[in-house]
Amino acid sequence: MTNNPAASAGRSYHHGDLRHALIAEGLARAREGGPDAVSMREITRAIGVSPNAAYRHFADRRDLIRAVAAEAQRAFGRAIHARVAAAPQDLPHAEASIERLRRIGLAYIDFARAERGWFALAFAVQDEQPSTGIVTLDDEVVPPFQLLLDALDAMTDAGALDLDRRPYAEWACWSAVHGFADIAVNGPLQWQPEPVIDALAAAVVEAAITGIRGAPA
Amino acid sequence: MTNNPAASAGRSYHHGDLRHALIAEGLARAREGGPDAVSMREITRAIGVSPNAAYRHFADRRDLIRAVAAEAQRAFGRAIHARVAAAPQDLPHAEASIERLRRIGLAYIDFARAERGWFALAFAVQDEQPSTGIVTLDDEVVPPFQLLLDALDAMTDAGALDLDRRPYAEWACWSAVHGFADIAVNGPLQWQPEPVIDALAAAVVEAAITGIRGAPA
DNA sequence: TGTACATCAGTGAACGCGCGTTCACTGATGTAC
DNA sequence: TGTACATCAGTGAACGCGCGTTCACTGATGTAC
Repeated sequence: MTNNPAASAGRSYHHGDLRHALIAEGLARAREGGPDAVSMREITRAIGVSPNAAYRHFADRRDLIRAVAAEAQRAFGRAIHARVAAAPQDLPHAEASIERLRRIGLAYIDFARAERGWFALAFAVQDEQPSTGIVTLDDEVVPPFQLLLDALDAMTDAGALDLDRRPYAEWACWSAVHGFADIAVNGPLQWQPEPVIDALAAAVVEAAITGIRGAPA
Repeated sequence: MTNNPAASAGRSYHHGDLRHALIAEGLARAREGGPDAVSMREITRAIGVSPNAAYRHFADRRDLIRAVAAEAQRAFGRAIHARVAAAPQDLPHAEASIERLRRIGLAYIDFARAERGWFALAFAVQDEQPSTGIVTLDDEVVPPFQLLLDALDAMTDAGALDLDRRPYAEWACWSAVHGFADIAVNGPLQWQPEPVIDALAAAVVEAAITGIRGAPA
């Protein structure tokens, strides 16, 4: 993470790339402990810099957390995107669009399970009140959510989702996978063996798909 | 809350009913601030007792929180139960069983919205690892979840849910309403006007019902 | 090419806070005789 | 009915912790002439 020339040129008074180092260390802490683990003192201590040095680069803790969360959200988006991109290419249009939705759902759940801390951080920070004007549902859309919207639109285009069932479908889908993720990570399912959770996840995603389409898959 | 004779007999050295007072004050704090707001010092300060007095009645903070959470869960269960009990009596069997499920879902979401702190506490504390033996999915079932299980069983009995679709249905239902609750309370929907959230909640619950039954309602 | 100097990015020490928890204690209660 | 005394349920003070943030500072950097 410290691939900056000044930094690799040995320990100097000036760190050289402290801003990025702070975010990287914050990401490492958040990965294990979620938002609460992102603390100014812990992070600066880990980097080997005085606590107040961070204030050269971030206004306050909240500011640093936002930057770290943005990075976690990016990782989240990449994980989902990769799973979608790995879908088989030879499916008929309608099937393919459904398969992409399925993959988004499963990838959402699996990311939450594999990266509990980042998942918590990504969700915790997305919801800061937009500072300007009236809020519409489409404001400030976070990458994973945008993938979902696109997938649903593709389904209607491919004839896999009736136009009159399209409204609100994103909320039904997101609710199902997000709720399952929370239950699997922080709720009673966390003590269950992985394969059990896998099976339940698959069932929940199928039910969500059926729920928005209005007929069994 | 201090209906104990010794307590109402005026301020004495002995409080008289400190255990219940601590839980009641904890409930009041948690209602606004969730689990984090349940602090030994804040609660004892509010009651007007020294901080360590609480240790006469609870082993530590965790112990007190558990007691408060149990109370919050009870309130949660009552809210859902009341909504189910208020269902119209004149529906045909199958319709009635579906209506009960619908009411459980909507009540779950509305409780989360109306009592954010209690909802967070109830969910946060339910998931302590059961200390004894092997865990099965039906261990230590929390009241609201039991209501859900019963409603689904009633649906299969009434012919509103095929037997082969019954397995896992509880997880699909719970995931959908829990996820929506989290999104509505802590996620981007928290900035939306109430009626918008109401409409989305209704749509999400219908989709969940359709999802488990496998056909449009 | 060499030097003066403004700017930048760090340091070290401290402030004030609130927390959970433990210690040795004391005032109130109620029971046995 | 009265008194001794064990038990119970509080008190007051303190420990040690970690946190976010601010202050006045200094060493390093790079630019202008």
